[in-house]
Amino acid sequence: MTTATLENQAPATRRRRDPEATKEAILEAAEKLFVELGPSATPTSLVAKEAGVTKSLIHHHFGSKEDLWLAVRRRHFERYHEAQLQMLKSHEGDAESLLRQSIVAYFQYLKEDTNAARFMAWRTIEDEDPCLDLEHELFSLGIERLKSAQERGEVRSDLEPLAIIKTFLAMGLHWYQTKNQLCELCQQIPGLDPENLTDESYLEDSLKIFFEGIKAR
Amino acid sequence: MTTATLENQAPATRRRRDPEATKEAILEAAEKLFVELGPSATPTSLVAKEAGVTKSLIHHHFGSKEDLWLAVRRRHFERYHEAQLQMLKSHEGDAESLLRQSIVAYFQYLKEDTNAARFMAWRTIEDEDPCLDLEHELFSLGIERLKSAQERGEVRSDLEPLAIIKTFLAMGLHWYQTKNQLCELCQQIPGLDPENLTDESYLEDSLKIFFEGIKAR
DNA sequence: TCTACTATTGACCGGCCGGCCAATTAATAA
DNA sequence: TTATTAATTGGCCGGCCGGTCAATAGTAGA
Repeated sequence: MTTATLENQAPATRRRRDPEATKEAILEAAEKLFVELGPSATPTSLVAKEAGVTKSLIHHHFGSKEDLWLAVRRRHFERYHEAQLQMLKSHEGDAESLLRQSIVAYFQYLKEDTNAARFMAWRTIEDEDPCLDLEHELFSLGIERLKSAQERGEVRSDLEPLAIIKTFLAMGLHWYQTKNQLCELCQQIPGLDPENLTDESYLEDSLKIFFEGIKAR
Repeated sequence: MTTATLENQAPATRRRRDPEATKEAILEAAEKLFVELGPSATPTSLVAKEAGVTKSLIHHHFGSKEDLWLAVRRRHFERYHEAQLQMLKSHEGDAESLLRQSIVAYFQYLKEDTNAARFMAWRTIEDEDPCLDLEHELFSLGIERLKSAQERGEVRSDLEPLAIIKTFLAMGLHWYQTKNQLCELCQQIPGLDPENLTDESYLEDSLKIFFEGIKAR
């Protein structure tokens, strides 16, 4: 009971000053709300409330709302970037195995992080993108890998490597971006069997098309 | 000079009352601004200004800002829907020919209508979607066509027809949604050759992957 | 011509929103 | 302890934004 009381007192003094934790809390709250409602439909006051902090603190730590939004996007993409990079660098084996692993990882990222697909949609809408350098690094590595795979005859060589990468990114992203609409669509008219539309079955079909499409002949 | 004066007087009386034309002007202005800036970042006053109309008229004709946004989306998708539908219904020939034509038409729609790709991005973000019924009609028709193509052995039958459609939609959409970022990326680091990244070359590669991937064996 | 209707306008309002500022309080170094 | 710095707060402001309302003016039908 005493501890509970102490915890309840806390909001008065809040947690003892911890600027890093505060920034994190703000970023976390902002990511959730911005991605869900859209940045310009999300008042900073709401972000502050969600983070358990005063609005002034946001401006103190991040400057402006726009800067906060940039920081949010950067942070989100950094997580994704690090995971993919690690895999790309550490992987050994043939091209198909690496590609398959990348795709599955990408699908999983989109599936597990509920913000991910929407986040990517916001990236395509906002004109300033603080993630370009990170993305470039991933692309470069992927292209490099694909090129050597083409030279080894493991992948069709009449395809631009970038087009290959874009294709599989597109498959995963589009699925998770339109899944909800698809569900409503199925409910609306029972012509489609929702059971055939699981993430897994779609992933499976995508892989079939993709690998058959890029296979060397 | 007299006529010019007459025209210049016009703004006082504006064009003689023409509610339909007014609605159109508002929709046009709203589409441009909403898609570009985002609905919640676009004040109705700006839409009114762009349309050469008073803000009150917007509310008079469309009720609320939200309703206007719905009308805008509906109208935009109706254009696309009609074109695709006509093609789907009128086409005769084998499955590959129809699919190829659909894809090329889709790419062209995305290329010519500068709003199209962004518009689709907004569709994935907004939770209410006034286009579902139209989209469903297209899907149904496409699925029907694909199923019979599978039965005739023109298309791999171990693929869900919907997955096939989603795949080619994804390819086109993703390209035009990320093109700009890609351009900046190329400029940033000259590792990529921008000449290999034209719409046409990407379309070509997409078609290669796609048709090889869905080909019956 | 008169009347009823509605497109169109301009003025206005309450509320919210982003940002600022002065004051307070905790950490830190001297 | 004291002084300095920085995190944190509450209050405030100017401005904008969505929406309303009463008034005006074309328009179509009786």
